[in-house]
Amino acid sequence: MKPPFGWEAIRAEVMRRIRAREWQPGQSIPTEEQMAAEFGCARATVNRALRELALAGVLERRRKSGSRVALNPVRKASFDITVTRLEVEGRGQSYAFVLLEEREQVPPAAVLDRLGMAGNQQLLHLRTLHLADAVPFLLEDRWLNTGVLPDLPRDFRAMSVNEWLVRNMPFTYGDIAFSAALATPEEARLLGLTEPVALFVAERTTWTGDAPITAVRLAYAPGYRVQTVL
Amino acid sequence: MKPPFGWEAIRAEVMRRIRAREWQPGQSIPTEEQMAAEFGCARATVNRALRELALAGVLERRRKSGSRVALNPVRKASFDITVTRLEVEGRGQSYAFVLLEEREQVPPAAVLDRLGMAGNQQLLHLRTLHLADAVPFLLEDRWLNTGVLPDLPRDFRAMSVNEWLVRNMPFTYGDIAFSAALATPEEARLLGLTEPVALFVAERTTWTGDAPITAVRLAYAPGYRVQTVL
DNA sequence: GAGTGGTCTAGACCACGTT
DNA sequence: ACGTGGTCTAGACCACTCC
Repeated sequence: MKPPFGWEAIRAEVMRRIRAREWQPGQSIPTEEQMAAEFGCARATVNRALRELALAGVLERRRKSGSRVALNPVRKASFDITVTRLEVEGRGQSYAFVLLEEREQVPPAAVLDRLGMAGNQQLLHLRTLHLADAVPFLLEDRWLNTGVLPDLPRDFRAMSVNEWLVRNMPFTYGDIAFSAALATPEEARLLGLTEPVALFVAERTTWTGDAPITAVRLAYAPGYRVQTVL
Repeated sequence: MKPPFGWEAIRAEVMRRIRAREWQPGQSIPTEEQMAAEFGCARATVNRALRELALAGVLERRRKSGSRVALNPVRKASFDITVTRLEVEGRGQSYAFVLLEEREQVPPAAVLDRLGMAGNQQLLHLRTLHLADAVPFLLEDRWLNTGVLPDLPRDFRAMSVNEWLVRNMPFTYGDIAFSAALATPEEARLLGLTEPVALFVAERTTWTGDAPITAVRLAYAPGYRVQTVL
């Protein structure tokens, strides 16, 4: 027989009580044992439910003190990051890309700094325009640390750098930042826009754990939004 | 004796094998039972480790077929959303805000649409300028469905709307979207900037589950970034 | 020292999806 | 039908933290 209170049901019930203000922000809630007794299930089941709520920022839990409803809730917004081709195709649009530039270069100091590298090193500089239904969608400006990459393809016209990396250097460490910036005259031209125009910008930097791999700046055409539920 | 392979150690070991390409994208990995035997632990411990990796988008798991390394990884980027005061103070800056406008108004159709409300309803329109170290930081434009809110404070000069809501309507459902926009002349003036200027914009809409509560647009002064590790 | 959450175990049954 | 992950149980020990 299916237990009437699985961990998801318990999580939902706890959320209900919090939203109904039966348990108010800052207030203690019963211990796992008490709730297990109330719901007629094992403590591990209650633990699973409360652990997920703590992870979501709804509860604060400490040994000995017990669990409280968060007083200053820190909600977590989670966004999916995937390769550009799938993002475009996921909207039902056709995907294409154009390699604008590919050359060895000494990057600006800001890029070296983001990668934590010393000066005067040459990196592979790739600039790519991504298209959705043949309309400019995203301008990619990437620096690649070729020293740590095995078997680089002869050129990146067949498969985008983006996809080559996720296939060949999977699950690297990294960080990502979102911001807004005015398009430079060249960016506006490449995206087919007239200035002034505001671009949504995502910057990613990735490492293998010891060596830096790549720093990339993605400038999205106007209208782009990243969205999620809370 | 502490088990040499707790679930975190197993998660780390699986990640190591994936990054070392011992287990390549698209490839099957052993079943939970096999790994439990290999690591000398209970299946539940392996399950915990693999479940977290599936949640992070690293593994794809299906009953009967088993677990595979994701071929087209969808990494999850998670950002913390908190009240503006804590965000500013968390940077070591002093926080203040100015209530610019507070009046009952019929909102534009776009706002009613986001809230899923029918036309011609009056909502409370609040515009607030948030300051960090006395410098304009964020321009907030909010519409509040006063009909569902109990005990509204007399005015929002003492406590920001933001904080009043998290205390009194905790853990509502909602969505959030990030985008970029050119500042309007008025926005530029209020933020003390000269046009043209690109603003980072966050839009949130929240419900109690049945009734809409608020729709808010947050326009951040240049330099603002949301950042996280992957 | 004592109370609470964090984790692990060994076993069980079920849900799902492939065959 | 069968194999695999998803969940639950009852119990145990430990880690942390407050007293």
